[in-house]
Amino acid sequence: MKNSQLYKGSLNTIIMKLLEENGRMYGYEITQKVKLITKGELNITEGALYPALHKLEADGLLDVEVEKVDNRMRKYYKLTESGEKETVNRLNELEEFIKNMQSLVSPSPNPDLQF
Amino acid sequence: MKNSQLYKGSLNTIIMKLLEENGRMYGYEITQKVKLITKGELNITEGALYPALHKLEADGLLDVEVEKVDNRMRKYYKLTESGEKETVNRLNELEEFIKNMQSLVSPSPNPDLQF
DNA sequence: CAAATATACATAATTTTCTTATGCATAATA
DNA sequence: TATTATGCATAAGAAAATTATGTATATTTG
Repeated sequence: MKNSQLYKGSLNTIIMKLLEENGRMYGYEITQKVKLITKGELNITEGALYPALHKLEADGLLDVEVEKVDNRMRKYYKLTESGEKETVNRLNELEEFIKNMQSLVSPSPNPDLQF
Repeated sequence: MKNSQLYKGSLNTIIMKLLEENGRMYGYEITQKVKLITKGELNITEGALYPALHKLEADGLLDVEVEKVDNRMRKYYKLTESGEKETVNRLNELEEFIKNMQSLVSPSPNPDLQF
């Protein structure tokens, strides 16, 4: 979804967090929201997004409702109960991940270097 | 390298940062260092590490020196000049990535919810 | 008014990255 | 002496993304 590979693996967490926050969203809306929040830095591609949404739905984490708005189809997704619980886990994992990455890149001074 | 897929895509950055910091390291040493820094949370598998090191070397970002210590082989890696430059880029990308993820998961309060 | 852009979904082929499993070899520990 | 630790390596497969298409309607722009 981006030239920097760092975002690999974070798409599901992003989707679930946005749905937790906004109640229900449709695919295109998610891409635009992410673009907005990241100031254009993260552009989720359709090839990544739609398969991800389908998988989350297949896994029972999302429910879908199809609606026609302005003569165009929209598939609104929202978290299931199971999805809400899982979102909590994913966000905790993300927090741990960020902490770990920060430990790795901004390490506390190395005792080995003291003499 | 971990059950949480969030780490996908971050291995190269981790390797390069550790090498920037420590001058030179060998593969096994990297796995142990990461385990230590992340308090056991992140265990880099050999199946991920060694191919990654080989690719970084092939891309001209790392140099390798083979040594025998205690009758066991060690392959010490260090950043090339090009690798040092690239490390700066990767670390900037990581910083941006973390900021973006934090924006996504700890958003400023949603005006829509105010009434 | 025609062409381009935006909105909205979908999937198939390929690539990248990682997991899992395996293999070889030496040293240290239980 | 068997297991664990140290140290490297690769192959098969899975997971997640990129890239490239495809369909369709609405809106904007030249």
